[in-house]
Amino acid sequence: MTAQRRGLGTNQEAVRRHNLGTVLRHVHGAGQISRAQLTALMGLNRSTIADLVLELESLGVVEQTVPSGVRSGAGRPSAGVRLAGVGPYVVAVDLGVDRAVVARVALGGEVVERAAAPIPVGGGEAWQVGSTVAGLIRRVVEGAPAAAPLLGVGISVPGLVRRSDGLVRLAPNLEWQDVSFGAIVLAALGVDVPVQLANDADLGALAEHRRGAGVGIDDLIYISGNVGVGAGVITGGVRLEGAGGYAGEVGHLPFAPEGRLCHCGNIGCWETEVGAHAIAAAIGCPESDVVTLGDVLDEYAGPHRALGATGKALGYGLASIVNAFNPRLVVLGGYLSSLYALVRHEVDDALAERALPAPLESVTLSLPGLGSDSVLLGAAEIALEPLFADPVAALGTALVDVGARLAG
Amino acid sequence: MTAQRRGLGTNQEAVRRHNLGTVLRHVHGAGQISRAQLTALMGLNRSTIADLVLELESLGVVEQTVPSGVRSGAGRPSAGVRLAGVGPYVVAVDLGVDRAVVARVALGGEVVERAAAPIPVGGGEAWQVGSTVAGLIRRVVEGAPAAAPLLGVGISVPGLVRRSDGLVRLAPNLEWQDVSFGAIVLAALGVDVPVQLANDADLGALAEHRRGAGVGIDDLIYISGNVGVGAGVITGGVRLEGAGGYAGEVGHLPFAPEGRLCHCGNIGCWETEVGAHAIAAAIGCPESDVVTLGDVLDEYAGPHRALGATGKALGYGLASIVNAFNPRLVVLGGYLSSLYALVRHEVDDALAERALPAPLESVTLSLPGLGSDSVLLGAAEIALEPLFADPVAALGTALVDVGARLAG
DNA sequence: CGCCTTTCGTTCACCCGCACAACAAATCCG
DNA sequence: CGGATTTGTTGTGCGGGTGAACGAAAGGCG
Repeated sequence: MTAQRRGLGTNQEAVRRHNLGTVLRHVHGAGQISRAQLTALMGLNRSTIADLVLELESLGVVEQTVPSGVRSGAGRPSAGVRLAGVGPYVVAVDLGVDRAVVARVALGGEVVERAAAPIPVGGGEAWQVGSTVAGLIRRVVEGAPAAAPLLGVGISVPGLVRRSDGLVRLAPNLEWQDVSFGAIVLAALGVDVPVQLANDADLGALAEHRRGAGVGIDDLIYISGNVGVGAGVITGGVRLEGAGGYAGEVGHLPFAPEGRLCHCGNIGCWETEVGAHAIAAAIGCPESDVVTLGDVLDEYAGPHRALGATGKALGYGLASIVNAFNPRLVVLGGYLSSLYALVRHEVDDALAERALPAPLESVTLSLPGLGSDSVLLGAAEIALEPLFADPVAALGTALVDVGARLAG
Repeated sequence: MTAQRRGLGTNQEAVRRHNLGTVLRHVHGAGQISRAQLTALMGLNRSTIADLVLELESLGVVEQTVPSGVRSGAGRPSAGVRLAGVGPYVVAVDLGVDRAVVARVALGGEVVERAAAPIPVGGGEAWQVGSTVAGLIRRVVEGAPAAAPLLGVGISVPGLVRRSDGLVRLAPNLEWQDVSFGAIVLAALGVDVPVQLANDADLGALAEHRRGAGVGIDDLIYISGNVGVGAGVITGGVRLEGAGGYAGEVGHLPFAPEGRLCHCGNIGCWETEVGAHAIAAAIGCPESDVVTLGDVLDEYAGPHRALGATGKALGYGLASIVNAFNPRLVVLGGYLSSLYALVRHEVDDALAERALPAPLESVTLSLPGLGSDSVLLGAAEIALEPLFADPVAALGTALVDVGARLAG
């Protein structure tokens, strides 16, 4: 990955950076990998890999293990490389519409500790939410080894996030507009660590691509059903961001010009058919339960007919998305995974009916491979990104002894 | 550009390749550039740039010039680097629905020679078209200096092209399905050169990004109006291809569920509103002139009202595209540029009405900076791509003395 | 059970390619 | 005309990946 900044030349420091980062990326992805595999994957010399691993070991991010018992043919067994026991970690924040989930995530993607708290419906003031989140962060960071460096915080937001500076331009369900949530959380924490913000669907896509149902698939879309509907797009193995970072707003694709009024001001947006409010209305679920629609759907035992039209609408909308982006995989996240389990047939049929044959033949619908943690783990991934871009620099600026610093 | 193949390591040969290619890319883009500018742009040392330029000079692709007369401040004037007089070239083919345009294009993007021929309406047999194209290629190559190497052929196709092998999966207006047009042209030519095929809108986007209205803009969309309607997407400076290469098929986004039947089998696709047939019907233009709708529109003097609804439909569709891809620039190509000139106001208004505020605020609509040559020049660009990825290898395998070889 | 084969780790010499410093050259400016 | 500025040129240095040689650790086979 890491396309070099276009137009720039490459010097040898950049080579070292890139190779160190790539080794680390592989270890992060596989958890445990042999040096022999690394040479094969990266196409570098044995001795080079040895040196790279040695440097990462001296940085305290990986450990070498004696050859694992698992054998594979003849020859001397290769030394293993795995993540260090007390290695760097990040804090991931999944800001939902009704609650915030915060986790300490180790390099490697394991959720070591997690905490959650409700958010007042309608979001509440941003500084209030920021204070809640800061409290959760303190809690999950508390138990971390003092020697372990904190690399940064990744925050998922259910709304439009400007990529240049992480400003939350619009989060309808939190009733936020132009909120600098990263700064708010940092202020509440009282420390200065790198903070990355991004849209929830984008992060769901990233996580499913790196560690979920989309491993090895370079073109995938994650559709997030989370009151509103949005899409995160991975194309060519890279996040599709768009000029401002707002790409993937598929909730307002036109669907039924004679349909319902959407909160965006138009009529018949896709979201008015497959959004949480629409589905709640279809199955007679009270407004107050809309934010937990996934759970409601999981326990739904009403007439199948009530959801048939919704399934069809989902499939039709997916057809547009498949035509426009030509993904190999579409992951249905949030309550859409629950919905898909109920009306799979209608969705598949509607998709097949409206999508063009060529993009249709290579696409698969699937449930998230990471369950309901896709978005949370995606937040961890963006926080880890600087580490892969330049391990030495990222570890150099990382915060150690975080527990003590946050005590105040 | 040239993201390294992900997961791979970088060795020093790759560094040299990348740097040579990047220098060449800059010369290709600017036509004439000083070594001092190259050092600034690429962030490399003066001596390194000098060496790179020297190597490119010895490869015969660039020439160094005495400092140009144009001065800029104090200091010793920097030596210029420009394209070699007898440098490498490519053949670009723009396969339209009614005619094929073929050009010999030099490194630097200049069309040195061009030729065109009509194609029977409905496409005709692929081998027939291939033979026509081969004849045009012979004609434009004839005048090339014998010493100049031919790097390859780039072909634009108005349809879905599979990116893995260049197979034309579907070209509705040529009535082709699963045609291996690259192989057909090569067979008709009787020589073996690298051939690249791609969708016309994708190539329009590429050309406008590299040499047209979108220079310096990393997120843009080119909408091609060419009987059907398609989009080519550049995102993050890279072509959005999708899993199979079919990304950008926006012609069949749903628009009016109660609308007209589309040839794809659905009802009310966007294309049924803004496609050439729909516009022709709206202005009372005979079916036979549909393929030259752009010219018809340029001379259109009928009532403005007849096109108002079409303009609105165009704007609404663009809003969906802006929401989904968040481009900074949308270039309206083909007959859409003529249409836009007539109903700019309706289009702008409709776009502003339906697009979300955040992506809307940074987007601009524009006409092609390359006129009607966008697609043709895009075909040249893909044929040049291997040269930038690895100048030494590309020139090593390039064909010289092509005129003589093609004589038979 | 011993030996061969295979695969991998380790070491060291090598080389490629970029950086850097020093000096010369060319231009602008006061 | 001389200093300041910017660039070209040259030679040296160094980082870092390569490759060969050798030893080590396994499996396989007679």
